[in-house]
Amino acid sequence: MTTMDHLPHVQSGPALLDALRRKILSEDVELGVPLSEAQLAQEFEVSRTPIREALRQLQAEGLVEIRSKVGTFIREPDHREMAELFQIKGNLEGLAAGLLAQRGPVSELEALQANIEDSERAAEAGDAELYSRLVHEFHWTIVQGADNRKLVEHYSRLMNQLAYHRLVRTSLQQKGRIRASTGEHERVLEHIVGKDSMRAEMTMRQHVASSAASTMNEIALREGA
Amino acid sequence: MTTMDHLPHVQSGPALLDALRRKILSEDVELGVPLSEAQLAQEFEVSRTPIREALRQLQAEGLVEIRSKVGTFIREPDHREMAELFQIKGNLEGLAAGLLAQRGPVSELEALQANIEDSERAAEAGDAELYSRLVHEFHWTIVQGADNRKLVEHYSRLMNQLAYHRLVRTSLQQKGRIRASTGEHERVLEHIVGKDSMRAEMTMRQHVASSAASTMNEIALREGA
DNA sequence: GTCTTCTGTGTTGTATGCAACATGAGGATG
DNA sequence: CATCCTCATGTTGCATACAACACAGAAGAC
Repeated sequence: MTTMDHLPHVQSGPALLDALRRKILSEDVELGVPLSEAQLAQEFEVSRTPIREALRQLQAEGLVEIRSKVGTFIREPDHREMAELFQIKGNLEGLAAGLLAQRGPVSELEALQANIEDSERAAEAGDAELYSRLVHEFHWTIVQGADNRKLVEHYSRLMNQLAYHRLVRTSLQQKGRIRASTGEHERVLEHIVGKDSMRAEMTMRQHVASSAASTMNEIALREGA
Repeated sequence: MTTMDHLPHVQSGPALLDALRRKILSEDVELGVPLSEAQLAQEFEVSRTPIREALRQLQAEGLVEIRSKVGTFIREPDHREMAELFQIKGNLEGLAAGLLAQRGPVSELEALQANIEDSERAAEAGDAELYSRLVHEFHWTIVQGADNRKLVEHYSRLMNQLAYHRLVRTSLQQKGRIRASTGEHERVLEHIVGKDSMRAEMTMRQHVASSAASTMNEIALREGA
C-alpha cells in the first residue's frame, strides 16, 4: 500500500480503541517487544494518527508503556505489581459484595445462584474452560450488582492491568482450588442473601486473597519450569 | 501567530500532559464549555497534535469528556457519581490504613503524628487554608504509607475524578466538622500505631464517610442558594 | 406566527511529511 | 583483543493540510 485512498475507515475512534485493547489483551500478540505504530496502522487500515491516540489512552489505562523514540510495549506486571493489584481487587470486590448485600433482593442474586449451580456442574464435568468463564462471570456479576458505576469503571481498569484473562486459565490448574473456590462462592452468596454486608465483604475479600495466592503460586511454578 | 517557527517546544509530551491536567484541575478554567484544541495549542505554543494526545489521556483518566466533532468538556461529577466516588475513596483509604498498620514503625507514622499536631494548631488559629492542606496531606500520607504503588496510582485517578481540590475548601466551612475530623484522625492513627489493622481500616472508612456526608451536604446547600 | 430548511461557521477527525532521537552493528584505534 | 567511535536504520514526535461533521441562526414556506 502506498497512499491512503481516503476510503471509509474500517475502525473509527472508540471502535479502534476497543479493537486495539482487545488485541493487546488477547494473547495473539508477541509479548516481547513489537507494537509499532506503522504496523498497527497497516493492520487496521488507518493512518498512524488515530493509532497513536489510541495507544496514548491505553498507556493511561496502564496497558502499554510508550518509551519515547523507541517503541510501544505491552506492560506486564511483575510479581510485586500483581500482588498489589490483587490486594486492590479483593478490596473492591469486597466493597461490591457488601453493597450488593445491602441492596436487598435484586436480579443479580438469582444470576449468582444459577452461576454457582452451573459451576458445580462444570466442575463435575471437568470442563475447565467453562468453569473459568463462570468464575469470571460470578465476580463480575457481583461488581455490577453493587449499583456503583464508578466502581465498575475502576474495577474494569484494574482487571485490564492485571491482564486477568491470562491468569484465570492458570489459576484453575490446581484441582484442589476448584472445590474450595466454589464453596467460597457459596458462602459469599449466603451472606449477601442474608443481607450481612460485613460478612459478605470479608468473605469475598478472603476468597480473592486465596484465589490470588493460588494463582501467583501457580505462576511462580510455571516460571520456575 | 501564522506558522510554527520550529523553535524548541516549551512543553513536551509528559510535561504537557501534566500542565494540562493542572490547568484543568485548577479552577482558572471556565467550567461551562470551552477547551478548544486550537486555543490550547496557542496557549502552550505547540501544535494541535500533542494537545489532542494529551486530551485523550485525560479522557482516559476521567477528567474530561470528548464529544466527537463538538468539543472537549471538563467532566463534572453529579451527586450520584460523587457519592459513588466517595464510597470507593473510603474503601481504598481504609485499605491503605489497614496496610499501613501492618507495616510496623515506619517514617510515615511520625509524619502523621506531626500532621495532627499541626492541624490542631491550625484549627485553633482559625487558618482554614492551612488546615485543609493538612487534611489533604494526612490522607495522602496514609495512602502512600501503604507501600502499594498501584494503590497510589488508582487512588490518584480517583481523586482527580472527584476534583477533590474543589471540594476540600467547601467541606471545612462547617465549623463543627473540624474538631470532629481531627479527632477521627487521631483515632485512626492510634489504631495504626497499635497495629490494629482491622480497626484502623474501619475507623478510616467511617471517617471518610462522615467527611463525605458533610461535604455533600455543604454542596447541596451551596447549590440551593 | 410557526415550522421547516438551508447554509455558514467552528469544531474535531484523519492523513501525510519531515525532524529528532535511540539503538545496535560495524569498523577504526589503542 | 578490547574499546570507543561513527553512522545507518527504525522508531516515535510534531506540524500542517484538508475533510467531515455538529450546531446555530437566518431565510423561506405555509
